[in-house]
Amino acid sequence: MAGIRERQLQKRKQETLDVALRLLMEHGYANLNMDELAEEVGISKPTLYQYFNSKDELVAQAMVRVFEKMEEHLSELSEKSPLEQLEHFLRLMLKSRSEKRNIMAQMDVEVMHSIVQRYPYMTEHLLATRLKLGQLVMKAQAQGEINPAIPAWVVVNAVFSLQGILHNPFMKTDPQRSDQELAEAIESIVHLFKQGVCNEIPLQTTILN
Amino acid sequence: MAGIRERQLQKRKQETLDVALRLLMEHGYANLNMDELAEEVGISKPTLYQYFNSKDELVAQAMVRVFEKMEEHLSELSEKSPLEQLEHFLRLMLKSRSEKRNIMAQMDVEVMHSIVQRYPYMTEHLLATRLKLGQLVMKAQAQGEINPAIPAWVVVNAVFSLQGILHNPFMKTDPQRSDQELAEAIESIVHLFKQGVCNEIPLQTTILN
Amino acid sequence: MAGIRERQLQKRKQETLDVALRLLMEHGYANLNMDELAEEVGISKPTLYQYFNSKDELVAQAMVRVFEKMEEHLSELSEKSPLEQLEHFLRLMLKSRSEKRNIMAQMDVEVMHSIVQRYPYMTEHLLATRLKLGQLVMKAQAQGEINPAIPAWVVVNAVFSLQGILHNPFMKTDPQRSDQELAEAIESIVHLFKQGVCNEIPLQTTILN
Amino acid sequence: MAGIRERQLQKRKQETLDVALRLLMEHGYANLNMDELAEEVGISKPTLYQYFNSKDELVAQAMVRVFEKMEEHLSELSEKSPLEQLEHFLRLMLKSRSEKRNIMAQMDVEVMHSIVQRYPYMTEHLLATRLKLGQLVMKAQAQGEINPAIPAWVVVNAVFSLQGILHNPFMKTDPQRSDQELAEAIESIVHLFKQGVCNEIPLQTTILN
DNA sequence: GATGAATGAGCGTTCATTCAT
DNA sequence: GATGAATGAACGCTCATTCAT
Repeated sequence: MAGIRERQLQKRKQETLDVALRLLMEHGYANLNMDELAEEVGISKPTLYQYFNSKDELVAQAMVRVFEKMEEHLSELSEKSPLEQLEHFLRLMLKSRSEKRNIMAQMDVEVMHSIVQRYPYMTEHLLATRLKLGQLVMKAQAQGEINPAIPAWVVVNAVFSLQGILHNPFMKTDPQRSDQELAEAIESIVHLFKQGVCNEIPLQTTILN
Repeated sequence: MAGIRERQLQKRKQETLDVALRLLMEHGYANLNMDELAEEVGISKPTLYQYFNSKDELVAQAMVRVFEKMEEHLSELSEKSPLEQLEHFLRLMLKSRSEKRNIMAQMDVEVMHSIVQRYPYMTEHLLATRLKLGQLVMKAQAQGEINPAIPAWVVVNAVFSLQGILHNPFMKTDPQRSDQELAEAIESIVHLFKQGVCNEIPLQTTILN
Repeated sequence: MAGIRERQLQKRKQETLDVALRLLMEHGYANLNMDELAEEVGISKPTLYQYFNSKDELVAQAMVRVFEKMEEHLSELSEKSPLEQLEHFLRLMLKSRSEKRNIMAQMDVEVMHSIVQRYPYMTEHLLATRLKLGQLVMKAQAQGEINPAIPAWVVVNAVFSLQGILHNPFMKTDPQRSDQELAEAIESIVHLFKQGVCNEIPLQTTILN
Repeated sequence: MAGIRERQLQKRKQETLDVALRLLMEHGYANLNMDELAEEVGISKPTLYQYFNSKDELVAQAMVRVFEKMEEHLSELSEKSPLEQLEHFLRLMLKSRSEKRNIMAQMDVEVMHSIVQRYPYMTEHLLATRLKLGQLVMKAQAQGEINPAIPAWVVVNAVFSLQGILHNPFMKTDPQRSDQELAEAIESIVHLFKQGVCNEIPLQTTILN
């Protein structure tokens, strides 16, 4: 069997995706160019195009990989309570973001949209992940962990958007945050999320008492 | 004064910036091209370059415009309490976002950084706005409206990042939200923010009671 | 009579030509741009185009002015011997070159050619100047001042080309020459010219003796 | 070795440089455009940019090529006397000029300067060639072949500038010179050079005798 | 008569993608 | 199967020239 070859190929492909993800994080979609990628991986451009039919497909597969990882993480947490799972998930994303290991932020909305439209299997993964998170949210709402007045999709998106706090476009000029500061920030964000979505607390009253 | 000509010019320039902002939102920085912009505004490319010395300067001015609007909004609220001001500001940003009138989210981190570096007056506006918000946050913390344990910059960035909830890269595939839904979402987000940053509420206890 | 207006116009035109000549010397034809010229002269571009129908016509007229000056210089010398006149002319050109007051060198051969073709009155001046110099050369040859074996046109061109010694494209990297050095160089070049074109001297023999 | 591919590439690159040199001569730097060049060579523009990183680098390499040829020529003559070497060199340059195979004259001083500054290896070649010629001149002066009163750099530049006699900007209108005429002109120029720089001959006296 | 404002045409450069070996 | 070499299509930008006031 040519299984050994096949496996090597898969390994190369995987490695390529990993490098692509790194470059996407470092420079964003627009600045990811196929020449640089091929060179960085150590293969030629035609080979790259044998692995992936186009830049967008490559990016789509890279994203799929990210979604897969997310789903893996979600599965590993299944014994906890829904809110705990969401918290844990958020914490994971924040950590990978603080270590610059997260593309999401870099992805241009329009680019993502156009890619999603053209690569249906990506949509599947995307929707699957959103669905799982959405179900978690609704379970949490049913159990009284999360305020049922908040639309589930808002909570799901909040999980993704809150990452932006760590590196938003307006921060680069700031002094670099120390690891210590980042760790504290992560805790604050997680706290903010939990307290923000938790079951109705009569805000004014609570504070004034 | 023959300011009629001058005024028309300023109007055209303004219109150009507006269209540029729209295109930036719709296609992102990388896909904003000067030909398209010129055509869309109804002027020729050289004219565009008479108005703005380069694409980056154009974008910088567009961003400055956004910051100016933000600062205006902030000034108009000065009689309210710090937290109320922040809430109002967040609400404004969410509204303009829900009407697709906000670039921020679309801006690639790298691109922003490079532009900010080259157009110092943009940095000024950026820092000024952040400073104002930061001071508001700290005042709110001093007055017990906001949890002083959360770093001020985290709260400031939260104000910007929470907008992402309305249009994040993973939502485009969803069915379009109705105006009704969006309005509700905005309220949820504002609530989430306020409750999330408010002074320490022993979370678990509150929920369990 | 509107003569006063007319005179002012001519003065403005003249001034424009002078500035154009300066810019031509400083940046060459390709880098002479009409915006810069207009601004430097202190008039608007449309006005510039009222004075001169096109960039090339402007350059043509500037060149004509140069030729006129040359011819003036030549006329002023008419009482001297032919060779003395040539020497004096060469010296003048070298001086204006050493003071960066000479376009000739900067003019691209092709550009000149295309301009010459389109503006016949320039050809006239060009040919007139060349003719005068050619006649001088031939007179000098008839009088035994210049070696009659050298084609007259070679001598004429030599007068122009020898200027290049002072600023040729390969010299910019050199240390700047002091005024003293330049003055010496000019004398050397004049000497080189005179000795080079003078009546046959059996070279080898002369040296060896 | 599969050097056949490699060799074809080098040939193409070489051909490109050759065509570039021709176009530089025919139209000058400013009018050398990459589209035309690519088409003339029979390759696409991106290919051109794979060969050379920029227009300026291309021109720099073309110039370097010319300097290399000059240096080769100089090396081949090492057994002759210094003045003979200079003469031979001048003759070679005149010949290649009369066959339109020489850029030098066309190069705008400003353009050259900017290119030289940016491509240090070009400066090296330029200085090396000038140095060699300068040393030849000084040797000739030491041996009494060349007038030691003339600064060496003036003689070196004369070698370059005298070429201009064959095609100076004011000649294009002339009737084309026949090959015969050109050959004679070359001899005259060489003679002019030798006699011009040779050891002091009391000019007036010699002529009058 | 003078000008602020506008433009057609072109140039240098880049990038995702494919051909030929 | 892997690659060096090639390319179509854009894009940011500039400049001589003209329109409208």
